[in-house]
Amino acid sequence: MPELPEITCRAREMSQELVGRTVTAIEVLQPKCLNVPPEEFIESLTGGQVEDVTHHGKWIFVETTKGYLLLNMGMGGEILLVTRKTLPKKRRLVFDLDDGACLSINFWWFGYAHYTPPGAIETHAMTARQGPSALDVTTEELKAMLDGRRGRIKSFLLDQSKIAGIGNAYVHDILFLARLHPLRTINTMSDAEIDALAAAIKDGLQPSVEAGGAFYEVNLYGERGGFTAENLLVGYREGKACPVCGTTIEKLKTGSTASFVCPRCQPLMPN
DNA sequence: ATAAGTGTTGCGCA
DNA sequence: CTGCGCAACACTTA
Repeated sequence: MPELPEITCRAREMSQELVGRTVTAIEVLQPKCLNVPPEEFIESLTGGQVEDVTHHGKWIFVETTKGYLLLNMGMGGEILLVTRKTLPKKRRLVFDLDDGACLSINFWWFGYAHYTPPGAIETHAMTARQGPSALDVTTEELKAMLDGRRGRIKSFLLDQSKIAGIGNAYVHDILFLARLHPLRTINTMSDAEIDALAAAIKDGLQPSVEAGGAFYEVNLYGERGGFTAENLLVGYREGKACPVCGTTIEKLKTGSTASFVCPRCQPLMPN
């Protein structure tokens, strides 16, 4: 689950490595992940020189002289800087570069590699729909976005059109830091709780960004991220003690996803 | 060994 | 429009 921390790190690494290099050939092993026919994808991007690599939410934007390569890693995968001799077996796309290196991309479920012509980035519906990137959201913006809304706070945080970048791995600790239950309805939240949530979004994501992303994902060189399972507060720690009060952490079904909460720190309704 | 569970996203429905 | 549940079908763990 590449979420904002992993995507931020990958984009930074790709920017350092790829800017100035030219794509000399492209191999598509899984056309399903493209938004255009494979021939068009290959012809459009081959010969392009990478000018910049940026990110927004869970999307990576590779800007080349021939247009954009837009990547969404779905539920996990690898972007590896390798050579033809060290290509991994599992790969869906390979970009050959002018110095003999290759960018090998794999995702194991639901990933996307989309093409958009130069200057037409706003025509790409899936990225155009994204809300502000999670680390850029201010308390005032969050208040405005939550005003009048009726659903559950966890669903809101996972909705990329509201805030981009939070997924079901980091949301557990964000809610814990804000002392909010995942099923808490938005219209019962106080201003103080929204303030706490705004801070928790940053506090829940920033440490992993600084550590190079989560341990279950690897960087361009195949190295695991430094944000480990021990760095999680309540996420995936059912049966263990809450780091604040010692109460046993519980795993809940919340809609179609699981949630991890401290039942004492995150009561469904405030006292 | 068979099956359930899983990090994402878009879509259809009430 | 909004919130919610499900399906897309790869791979790991029970």
